[in-house]
Amino acid sequence: MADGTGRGRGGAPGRRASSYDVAALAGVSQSAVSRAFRPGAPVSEAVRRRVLAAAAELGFRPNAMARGLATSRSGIVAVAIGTIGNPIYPAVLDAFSREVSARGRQLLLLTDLDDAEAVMGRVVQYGVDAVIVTASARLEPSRAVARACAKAGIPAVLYNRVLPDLRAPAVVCANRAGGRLVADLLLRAGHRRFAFIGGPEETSTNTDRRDGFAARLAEAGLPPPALATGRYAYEAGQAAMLDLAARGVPPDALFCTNDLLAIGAMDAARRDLGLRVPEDLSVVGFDDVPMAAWESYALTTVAQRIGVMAARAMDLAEAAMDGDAGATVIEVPGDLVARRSARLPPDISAS
Amino acid sequence: MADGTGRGRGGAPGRRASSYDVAALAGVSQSAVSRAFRPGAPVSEAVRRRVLAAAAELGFRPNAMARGLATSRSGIVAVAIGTIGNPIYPAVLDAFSREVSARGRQLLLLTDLDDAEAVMGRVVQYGVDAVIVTASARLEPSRAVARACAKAGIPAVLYNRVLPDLRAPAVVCANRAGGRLVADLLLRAGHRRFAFIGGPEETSTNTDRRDGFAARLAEAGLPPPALATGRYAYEAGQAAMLDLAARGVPPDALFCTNDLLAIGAMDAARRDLGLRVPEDLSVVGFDDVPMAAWESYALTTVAQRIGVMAARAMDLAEAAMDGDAGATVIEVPGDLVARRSARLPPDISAS
DNA sequence: CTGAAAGCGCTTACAG
DNA sequence: CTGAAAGCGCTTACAG
Repeated sequence: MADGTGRGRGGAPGRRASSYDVAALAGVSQSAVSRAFRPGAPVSEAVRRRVLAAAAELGFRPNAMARGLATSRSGIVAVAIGTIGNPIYPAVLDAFSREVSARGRQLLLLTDLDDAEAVMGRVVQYGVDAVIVTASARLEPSRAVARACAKAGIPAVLYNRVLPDLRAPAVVCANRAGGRLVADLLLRAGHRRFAFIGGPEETSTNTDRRDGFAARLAEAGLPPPALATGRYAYEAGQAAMLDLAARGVPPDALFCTNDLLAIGAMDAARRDLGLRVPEDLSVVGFDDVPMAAWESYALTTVAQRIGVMAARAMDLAEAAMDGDAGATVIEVPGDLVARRSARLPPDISAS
Repeated sequence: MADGTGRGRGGAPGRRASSYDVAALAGVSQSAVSRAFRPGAPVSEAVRRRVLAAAAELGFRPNAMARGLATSRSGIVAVAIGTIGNPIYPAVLDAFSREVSARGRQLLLLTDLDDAEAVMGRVVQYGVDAVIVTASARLEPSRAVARACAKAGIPAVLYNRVLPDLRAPAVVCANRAGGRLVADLLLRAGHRRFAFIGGPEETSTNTDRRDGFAARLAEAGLPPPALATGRYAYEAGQAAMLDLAARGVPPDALFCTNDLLAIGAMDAARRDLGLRVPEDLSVVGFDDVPMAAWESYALTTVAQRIGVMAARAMDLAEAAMDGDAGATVIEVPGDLVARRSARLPPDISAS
């Protein structure tokens, strides 16, 4: 007995106008109404004007479900965003929301990726046109979802992930280059004793940032930095910092592969180890989350161009919908943001 | 088989199975297939089993757009979340995502509420079943969207907002009670010189928290606390703190109506005013965002029960879809979280 | 319980 | 350019 009729929406005035109502009012066929709403369709300007006027009068909006049923294009893009511990997530989601809207589509949010089967059920049932896969704490759920999309023939675009075995299009921050930028900055500031705190080993954000960093150090004749790994989390940063300190010769410069780790490390360095930042230890992160700008941290970091990245990801998604997918990987450069958490070379001043 | 491809049978790229395909394979009518997928529908167990087996074999999933067209229920709930400056937003979205999924629905994300007309266009076109309206920096966009929903006959539920003129159902944190909790804590810790930093004047989260705080002070025979207002933002907290300091007798306890303000105020107090927290100044916030637990702040605050609130909001939304909406307002209590940013009464210890 | 059939509101060949 | 009509894949009275 629960529902069923779907009638009446709690006392709404009359039912919604359909294209037939508009046709009647405009004195044309229903097909003409349909055409008037498709740009470039064969309709005379006169008819289109009459239709649009009638539609406005009736408050008509084409029913997206009917259209979707007829065209098998839903106009819906799903954004699969695994764990949301990282505070860069609101900005990413906001960028995608903006970008999806701008392209006349809707954003379906998918947040629990652990059960790829369940995720795909929703994606398939709703006829989602494309899936953006991003920001999971672990890589495996992203991989499972991307693989399932490929199997089901649904375009998937990876955001800040790379899965070489999957041949999926992707947009990533230039993570290696970003790691180089950091190493370069610290070297030029005179540092020589480097430490490093990474996130999840299997993610390319982590490994690429680390490798870029290490590569630049190698060029300066320095050994790969001391390692300590964790998750991408504040607490992991704290723990790794304490771990580092327990290992002997203290570093005077620390690169963390994301801001959350860096902030945790800074707090541990100051509070538990009594170190001054940057006098005793320079700290640099990656992402430029809003908290990096807070006075307590004033964290030097590499900002991602999130808006650009989201736009590129949607470009790839639309290309994939049109069939010309490929496995294009687009790299968007990151921007060094110099703040007070790191000693800076003489030619750069903190913002 | 259950491989998440939604296709089954070897995965040859072909069109998706429809209920007719399932019917053919199971040797029943298409209506029988439809019934087998509706719980409580009149089908024999034998038929249902055959249908489900055939469906599994074909990887069949009912087409949600076709169902929506037939029932005029889309199964989609829109979450309208205005500005996302507040770091409580990921947790709120995550809670809604979880809750919406658990009820077999999909979450459509709406983030730019400034153009209520455009928002409604999307909501109406996609036949959204209900809209959750929340977390806008300003109140006006929320109001406009809620009002437009009422006009269009689409159930809307307010989350942490109250719009008395609209008669809309709402779920809110017990903000007044929360403000009282804070005042009580600070009074019992021996404080007598209170200050206050608020957010946007027009929001009930801000005014209710303030009023509850002031009411408890009044009971203790203390005047309403010194005021200073801002937006809900880190920078506003900083500015307000400096403003307060410039006004003469310095307070020894500060309540901010959200954590972001409190964190900004703490940073300004320590860095610009040279105050120690909590020795010179106790600071308390509201929300318990993840950063409140960071060592640099260890912010005493009032935690919102976000999961419960989201569940209640969805209860109201479903009630509204079934017609028995009303203007129920559900209050969910907040929980005091005692940390080190405030001097505590002897019977409470920091967590 | 079961099936044949109408209908939800569009799009799009197909003939004018 | 324009209209009549089939079809997208479901749900749900309506008769067995």
